[in-house]
Amino acid sequence: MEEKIFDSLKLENQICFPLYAASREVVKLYRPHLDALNLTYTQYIAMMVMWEEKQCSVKELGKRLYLDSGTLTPVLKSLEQKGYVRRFRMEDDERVMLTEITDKGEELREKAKEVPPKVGCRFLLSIEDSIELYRLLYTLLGNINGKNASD
Amino acid sequence: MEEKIFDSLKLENQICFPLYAASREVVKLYRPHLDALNLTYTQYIAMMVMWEEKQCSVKELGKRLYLDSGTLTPVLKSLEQKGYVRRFRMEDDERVMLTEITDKGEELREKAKEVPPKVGCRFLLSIEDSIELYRLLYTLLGNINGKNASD
DNA sequence: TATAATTAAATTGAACTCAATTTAATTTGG
DNA sequence: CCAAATTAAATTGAGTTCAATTTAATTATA
Repeated sequence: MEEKIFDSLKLENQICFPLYAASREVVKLYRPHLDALNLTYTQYIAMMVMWEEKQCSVKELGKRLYLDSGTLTPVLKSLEQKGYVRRFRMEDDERVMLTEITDKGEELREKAKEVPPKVGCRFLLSIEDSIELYRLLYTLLGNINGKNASD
Repeated sequence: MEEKIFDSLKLENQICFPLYAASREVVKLYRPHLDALNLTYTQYIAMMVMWEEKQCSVKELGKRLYLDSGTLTPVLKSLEQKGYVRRFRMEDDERVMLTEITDKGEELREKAKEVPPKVGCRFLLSIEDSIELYRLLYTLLGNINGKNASD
C-alpha cells in the first residue's frame, strides 16, 4: 500500500499562498470604487488613518499600515499633490515629517463613506466567518510582530 | 446618551486591511529563506506549480496563481535565466507559451523542501486556527471568483 | 475562403513594496 | 562641549502587480 506523504511544497498545502492571493483579489474589488475617488488602495488606507488622526508622522503611519518610508513618502507626496493632506517638518524635531489632513481631505471622507458598502466585502463571507477571519488575521499579525520583536 | 455608530471607514473595522497587512508580513517571513535560494516569493510559488506540473502554459499558471501575463512573463523569463525552466511555443498552437521544468529546476526542489519548515508559519497559529484560516481564505477566494464570473 | 472575432502572450506605464543606503537632525557618552 | 551613536525620512534599485494596449495566431462566420 502506498504511503501518503504530506508535501509541504504543494501550493494547496500552503497557508501563505491563499493569504497572498485573497489579499490581492480583495484589493482588486476596491479598485473600481476607488478609481471614482482617484485613489489607489494604498492611498485610501493612508487617508483612513488621516481621517482618524488628523495629523501623523511617517513613522506612526508606517506602524499603523505596516509600511515603511520607502512606500509612504511617494504615497503621501501624491496625496499632497491632490490636496488631501499637507506635509511639514515638526518644529521641535526637524527629523519628523508630519502629515496633516486638509479641508479637501475631510470632504473626501463623505464620498469615501460609500466605498465600503459598495465593495460589499461583507457578502463574501457570513457574519460569523468574517468575525472569525478578522480574529485569525489579527492573531497572525500579532504573533508575527511578537516573534520579530523577540529576535 | 451618546449613540455608538459603526464607522466603516475606520481601519480597525475593515476585513481587507488585516488581510493585506498579514499577507505582506507572512511573505516577509519567507524572504531570508528564499534569499538563500536566490528566489523571490513570486518566483517561488511559480516554481511550486512547475514542481507539480512539469509543464504549464502562462494561462494555466496564471489561473493557479491568480496572476496575469504582465506579471508572469518577467517572472518566467527570470526563472529561465537562472536555468530552472525552459520556455517554448506549443507546436499545435503557437499562441501558447509553454514553460517546462529543467533538471536544475528539479534539483532546486530538494533545497526548497527546507523552506516551509524553516519559515515555521505553522507556529504562528494553532493547528485548528490554521485549518480554519485556510478554509476561510479559500471560501473567500471561491466567492470572489464566483461573484466576478456572474458579473 | 476571406474577413471578423477571439485568444494567448508580451509590452507599456503607473504605482507599490521593500531592502539597503544616504542625509540630516537629535541624543548620548566621554 | 564634541564626537559617536541613534533616529526619521528620503532616495535608490530590483522586482512585482495590474490595467490597457499591441501583436500574432487561431477560430468562427458570412
